[in-house]
Amino acid sequence: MNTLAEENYLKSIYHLALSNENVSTNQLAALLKTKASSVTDMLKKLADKELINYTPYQGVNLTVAGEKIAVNIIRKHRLWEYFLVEKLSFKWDQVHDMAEEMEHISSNELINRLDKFMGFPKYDPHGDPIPDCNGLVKTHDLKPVSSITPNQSGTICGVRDHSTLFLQYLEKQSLTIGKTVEVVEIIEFDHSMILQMEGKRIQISREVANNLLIVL
Amino acid sequence: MNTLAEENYLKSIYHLALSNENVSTNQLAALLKTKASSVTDMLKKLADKELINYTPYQGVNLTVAGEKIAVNIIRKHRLWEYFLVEKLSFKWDQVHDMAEEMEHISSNELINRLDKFMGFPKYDPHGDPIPDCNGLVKTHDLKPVSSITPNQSGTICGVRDHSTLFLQYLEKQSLTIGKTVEVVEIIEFDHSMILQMEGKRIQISREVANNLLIVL
DNA sequence: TAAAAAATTTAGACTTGTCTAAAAAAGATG
DNA sequence: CATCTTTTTTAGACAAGTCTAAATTTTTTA
Ligand SMILES: [Mn+2]
Ligand SMILES: [Mn+2]
Ligand SMILES: [Mn+2]
Ligand SMILES: [Mn+2]
Repeated sequence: MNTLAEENYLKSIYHLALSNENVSTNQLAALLKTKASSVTDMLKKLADKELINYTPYQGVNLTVAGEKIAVNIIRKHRLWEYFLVEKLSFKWDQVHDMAEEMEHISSNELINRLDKFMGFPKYDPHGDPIPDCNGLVKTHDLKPVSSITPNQSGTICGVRDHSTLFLQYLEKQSLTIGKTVEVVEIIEFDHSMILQMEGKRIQISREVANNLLIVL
Repeated sequence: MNTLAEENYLKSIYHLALSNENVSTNQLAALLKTKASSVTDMLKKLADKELINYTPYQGVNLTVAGEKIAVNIIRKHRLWEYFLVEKLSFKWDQVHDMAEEMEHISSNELINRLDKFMGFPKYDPHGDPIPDCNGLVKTHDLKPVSSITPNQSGTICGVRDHSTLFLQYLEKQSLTIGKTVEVVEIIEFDHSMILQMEGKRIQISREVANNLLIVL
């Protein structure tokens, strides 16, 4: 169907389009760790295949066909991550790179059976929604911990930063998916926050608070 | 580490080397569905990497390093086939092509955990032995049904032909792994055989008998 | 709004893996 | 052993995906 490189470009365009209407060449180059000139070449190919709308110098967005492919790759990525954590006992900070390879296994029959085997999970180990077999994504509305005020509380449901370093830090602090935290105090000087969780107090920096997502 | 193409060449050399001391360019071209000239090019690369011993015009064989890689690919192939059949309920004739993709997932930690998750299976759905995590392969000594004589019996433990068509035929006749069959009669004219299995009689052609493997 | 800066595209090259056609080597045959 | 056939390698080309350097377009800034 599509090459591995094409799939990775479509996926990256999809992710970037969540925060930008049109995705720029340089944004893609940064995310894909490649050069802008390589991106331009690929954008022409994807436009020829009618998977993206591309106007030179104006950035790109996905066509319906392109979005469908992107969402399917993301579905596979997240289902494999769920499998690795729930069935093979990996930690949430260990699974991303493996899933980057596994998301390109082509069979949809396989992924649908895997989905069923695991009981149709709704969220991956990082709290990201798993698109269903029709490509529907439930985007729940998450806020960073940094956006709430003292005495408010919320349940941890996701992360903005998916890096190993951040996930390991959260794990160590027991700041994991499903935990409920309450803001006790915000330090004015550096905007760090003191949280109450399961009877304990944890202090987190502003940067951590920006990258930890909750629902109220 | 190695590219997908390199891995496929090494795997093919390994498979062919089971019946030939030295593997020829044309044998590889046929198995890999490519041209002899492409094979020659790749053999030079693999020889440069010291994964094969290659003397022009004399065919190739794997070095210890090359065999290690080949066996690991085969281990992954067979474990994923086992997973697809035992956990995702695929039929034995449906899993080969998916495993051809999955065998290239690189993580050994992943495959070792998958192995454990499934209880360290010894044989794949087609009866082929699964190499252990140290690369040891238990090659049991199988004979084709065609090699036994009336009144002898054996247990089906493998197939020589792995094609979908053959596997589906066997499935339909209930000639599956683990079944015990006894030779009742051999038709002199075409060497077809009449087998007794679970109280029923089944007639199979010489070609089927050649490709169905048993232990006595 | 003209020059400077940044972003993007184009030009040309390189790698991997493939192909066809031609040359060379090995093996078979009389 | 000379020739014919088969196998294998070489030569040259191509597609995909990437790169660097240069040109072009857009955006910012003075
Ligand atoms: Mn991930
Ligand atoms: Mn994830
Ligand atoms: Mn197989
Ligand atoms: Mn098999």
